[in-house]
Amino acid sequence: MIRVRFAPSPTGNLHIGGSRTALFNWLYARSKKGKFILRIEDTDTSRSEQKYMDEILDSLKWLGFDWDEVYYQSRRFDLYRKFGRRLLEEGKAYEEELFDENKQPKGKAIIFKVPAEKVKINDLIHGEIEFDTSVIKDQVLIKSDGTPAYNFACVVDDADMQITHVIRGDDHISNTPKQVILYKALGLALPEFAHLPLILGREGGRLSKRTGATAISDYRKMGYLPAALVNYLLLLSWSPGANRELIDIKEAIELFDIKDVNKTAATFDIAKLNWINNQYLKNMDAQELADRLIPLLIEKKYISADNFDRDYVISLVKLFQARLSTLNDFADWADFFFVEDIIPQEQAREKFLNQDFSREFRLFAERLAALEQFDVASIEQGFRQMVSELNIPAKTLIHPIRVVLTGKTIGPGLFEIIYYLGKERTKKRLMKWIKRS
RNA sequence: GUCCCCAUCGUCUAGCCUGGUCCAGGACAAGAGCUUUUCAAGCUCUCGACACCGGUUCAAAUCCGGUUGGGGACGCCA
Repeated sequence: MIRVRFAPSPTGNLHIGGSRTALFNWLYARSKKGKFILRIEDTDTSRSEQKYMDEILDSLKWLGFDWDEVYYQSRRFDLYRKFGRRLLEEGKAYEEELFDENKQPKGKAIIFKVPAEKVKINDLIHGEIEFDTSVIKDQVLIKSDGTPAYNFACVVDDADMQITHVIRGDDHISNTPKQVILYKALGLALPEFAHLPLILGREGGRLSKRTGATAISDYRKMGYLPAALVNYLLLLSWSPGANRELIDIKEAIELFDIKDVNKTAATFDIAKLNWINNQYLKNMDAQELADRLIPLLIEKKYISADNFDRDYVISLVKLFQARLSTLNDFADWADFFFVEDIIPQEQAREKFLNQDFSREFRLFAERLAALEQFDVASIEQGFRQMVSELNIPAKTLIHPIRVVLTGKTIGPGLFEIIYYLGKERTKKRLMKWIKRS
């Protein structure tokens, strides 16, 4: 039985890198019908916080990574101390007193005597890696406050939880020899190791706030779909082959194998994430999409929670669906359907409202009012008839009208905009720009 | 500084293990055009890479060595 674990520390939010590690562990477990174990590494009691814990668990759930077992290291201190004492008794470790600034003793730490030897691991992704432990300093096992040090707790837990495959970031490669010698000292069986390449920021180097590494919860707030984010993460250092880009998680479970993960670090590219999110958004059922968008519209006070026309919102969603990169884009781009006071963007005004269209606007308003049927085709027909009578090209009027109605130079087709805005609102917005003579 | 990892278009990657089918394929981005109603949608096209040097071989992106470049780790943080 394959058993893998994801071991976050609640000293910060779940970031892109961590969620990719979680994803590959989860995928491997699901693809091999094994167990995915969550281990909360909350040994640093002063830095661990409940809010981070909640954020991490929420994010994992949101991404769809369900776990089979969960453990908290803070509840297992006795176990680590027991193993620490054992190494002490066997003469493989020693105690060292720690003093505070007044040279008063604070407590005794248990420190491992690192034996000098060559350690070879056979990494599932990197192949053979050899280390010389003579360059490694003696390692703290149990700190003077009684809490375990990272590498020790990690080894004790991985063995105790019968983890078969340790899948973690590349940045842990140098921890591996330290852990291997601990397994040997304790007489425990070694797991397999697989070190995933890191995800780098735009300018190379670690993903940071500056380079775009925000928390998973931030991507959620920005309007990305969990399935799209997972799809994007999947494409970093792994490929489904056959020139596939869009792949759902069920299919990924079938195709994934840890051996196919490549060794090269990948750069996080928000542009491709946007494209993938757009693909998921446009393939979504419009009603379902509308239901996801409605809370955002309520939040912006564009509609009221207890009284809104769902069908109308669905119609508007269909108008924008193919263009959305994120859920939030909708409220930004379709705002003119919900807000009455339209203030054109500066550039739009300069480009398309640089002359007086009073006569044309008034004429068009009259045409609209006179329309027997108010539907997209009739609106367009009325408009085209008018411009042909005025003997001007359609676009010389289409753009100014769009700017007056929406405040923007881009958007869906003008006649659809007018249809969904309705006669009255269209007229009102046109009239605002008609100068009294 | 010491140790470790990595190296195909700007970015993500296919190909590498099992040399020839690769003057290197796809996607994102970018640029151009079409769509004469805009584009942030759609369609078409273009640009663009095997880091470098040497070796092995009839043949190297693929195997080997070195150089350079990038990244990571060296906490009583995890």
